Amino acid sequence: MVRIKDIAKLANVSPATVSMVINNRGNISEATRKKVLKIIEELNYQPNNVARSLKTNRTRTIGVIVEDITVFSSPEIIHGINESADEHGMSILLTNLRVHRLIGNNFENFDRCKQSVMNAVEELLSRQVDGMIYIGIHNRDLTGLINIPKPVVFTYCSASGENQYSVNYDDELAAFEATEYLIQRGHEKIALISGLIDSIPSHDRFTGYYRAIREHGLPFNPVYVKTGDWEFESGYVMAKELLALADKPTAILAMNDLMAGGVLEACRECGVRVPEDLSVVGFDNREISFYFIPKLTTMGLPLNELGRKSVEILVRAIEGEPIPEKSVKLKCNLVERQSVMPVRDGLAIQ
Amino acid sequence: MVRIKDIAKLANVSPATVSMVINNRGNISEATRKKVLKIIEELNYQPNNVARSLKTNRTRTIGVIVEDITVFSSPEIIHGINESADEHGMSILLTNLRVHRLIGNNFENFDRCKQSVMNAVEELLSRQVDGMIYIGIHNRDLTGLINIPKPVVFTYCSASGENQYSVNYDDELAAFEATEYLIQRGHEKIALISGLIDSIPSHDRFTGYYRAIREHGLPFNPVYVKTGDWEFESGYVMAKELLALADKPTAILAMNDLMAGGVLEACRECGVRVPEDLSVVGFDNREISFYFIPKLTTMGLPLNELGRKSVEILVRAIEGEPIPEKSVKLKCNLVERQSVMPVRDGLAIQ
DNA sequence: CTGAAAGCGCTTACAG
DNA sequence: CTGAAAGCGCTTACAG
Repeated sequence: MVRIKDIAKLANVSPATVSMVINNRGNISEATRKKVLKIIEELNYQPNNVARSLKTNRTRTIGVIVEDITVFSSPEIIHGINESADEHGMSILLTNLRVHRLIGNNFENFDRCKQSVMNAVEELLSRQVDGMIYIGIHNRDLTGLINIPKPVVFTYCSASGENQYSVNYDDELAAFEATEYLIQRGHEKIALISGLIDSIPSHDRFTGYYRAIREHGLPFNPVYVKTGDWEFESGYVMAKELLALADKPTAILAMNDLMAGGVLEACRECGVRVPEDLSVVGFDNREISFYFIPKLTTMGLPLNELGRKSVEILVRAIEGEPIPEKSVKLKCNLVERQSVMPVRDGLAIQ
Repeated sequence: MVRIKDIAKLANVSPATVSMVINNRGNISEATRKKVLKIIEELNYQPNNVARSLKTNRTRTIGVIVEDITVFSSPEIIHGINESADEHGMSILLTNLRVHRLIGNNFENFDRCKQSVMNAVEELLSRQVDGMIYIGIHNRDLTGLINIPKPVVFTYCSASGENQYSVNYDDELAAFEATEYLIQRGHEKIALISGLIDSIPSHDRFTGYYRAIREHGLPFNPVYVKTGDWEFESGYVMAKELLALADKPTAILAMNDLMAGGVLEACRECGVRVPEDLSVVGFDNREISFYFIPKLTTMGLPLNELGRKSVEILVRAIEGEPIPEKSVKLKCNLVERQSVMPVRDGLAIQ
């Protein structure tokens, strides 16, 4: 490996001078700068970042802790983090907790994972990362989980604390817009299949749904609200119940794509055509929604943006710049496909 | 931050001694070892790995370059890498090339990405990684792409060169076993929907299919072999052609799950029941195959193992240990679900 | 069994 | 505009 010392010797200058031209600091005459650059080029010299880090006390690396990289949302968020980190000259030290593999969706058992979190944090700290990003797989409050003197931003989950930030998407607004989208197409009987009721997203999405209904002067019918558990099967079961109603809904909004898939399956079995007889809207825009038949219209999550925003905030925090909001919510965007049709003359599903 | 020097002072020993107890080296009396450990515990001291790396010339970090983290195979491979790296006390520096986003499946355009590869490699090198793992998104030969004095292993792609290794799954064996699985259930008219014909996997899988047919004394019927392009739509089109044949196949093996999904859709349209009238087997076991109706029987890829094996080999290479094979192929495992049925009395699909 | 010293490859005041 | 020197936090022969 060629060192700064070698370059200095060949260029007949001191190591300090070489360091300065590399970092564009100090006043260096154009002549020596060129001379040094030429040698660097010739020897294909690359500064040793480990040594640099030791001296500057900055590693330009972000520790990323992801609860489970195999969950659908994680890769796209990491994608965004990587993009933005690149642009900021930062690298990513990745740790995967495998939470989903360990406890599935039973977050009451999350305590079991806390030791892994601690280990990951310690390891990252001993590697002197400048800050951390924690990627959840379910939006919940993680305040107190991580306690370190460096900035950390939580995404797809949240936490409040000194030098801690959260970036998420706006669940309520998303559900509001999805519902409004249906209303604008003439639907008045809109059913909702919720996720597990104790979760923040379920709660916020219900609020958005309810607000859209009321703001448009529609009656709220509790019979149209069903609670599932985020899985395909529960969408199927709830849809069956909904389709058995005397006064059937003309549209169903499911709180995730999996349950929407279950709705589609129930319709197929009952001879209900989607979207002619019933419109269906999902949530998440995961890959699978594209392959459902019909292709599912669904609320897309700003995953890439979640990642990008997280590093933007983190970098500001690292630089010690002021950060306006401790918690930011990004907007979702509806992906229109083939599972929604305007209701005509009240004709849908009679 | 507390340093080794602080511990030494408090324990009334030299920094060298502290270093030795931390690293379990040299001969330290039980008494001083305990004394030092106690202080370390009390101050919650964490060694600075940056300093350590500078001195030892080992960072215990693996540079991972992934062509595209949003492609289905990548997260699970990274999952495996992370697991095994953890076990070896290594960390992962992750770089995402976003190749799929940039060029899709048109690998003739890969030249455009080479600059990103170079940048990633340089960055990783300047961060002094001990070795690298390159995760492809399509099995092809990448010899010459990376040229560095450190070991690198290629997975889901391959390359040969000094200190370079490849780990993949065995395409031919997988196709052989999938075909044999069908034959063992009485199928004799087995169609194959291939991926793009210029790809290594297509070629190897065809070979496996052909070998199974012949080894079981069945006639090879070229009419049963169709070429798709890996996409859903092509599976649909090819299945339609196959179903229009006078002498229809009783089973279709598709070279990936997407095309198998297309087959399922074609069957639905034509009133062909799966698996009663036609058995279908996919390839990849991506998440989506679980949600197809019927749930797809498919050849599962050993993605996690690909990742694990990659770091095992890399670690050996880093340690300078001998590595038996430059290229290793792992076995795939069939995931049995609901799209295959034994053929009875030649009754299938008449 | 333990300590003093040198050094890993950089950067950064400081002096000139 | 440039160089000599100190030091970041460790580890590792070497001496005792």
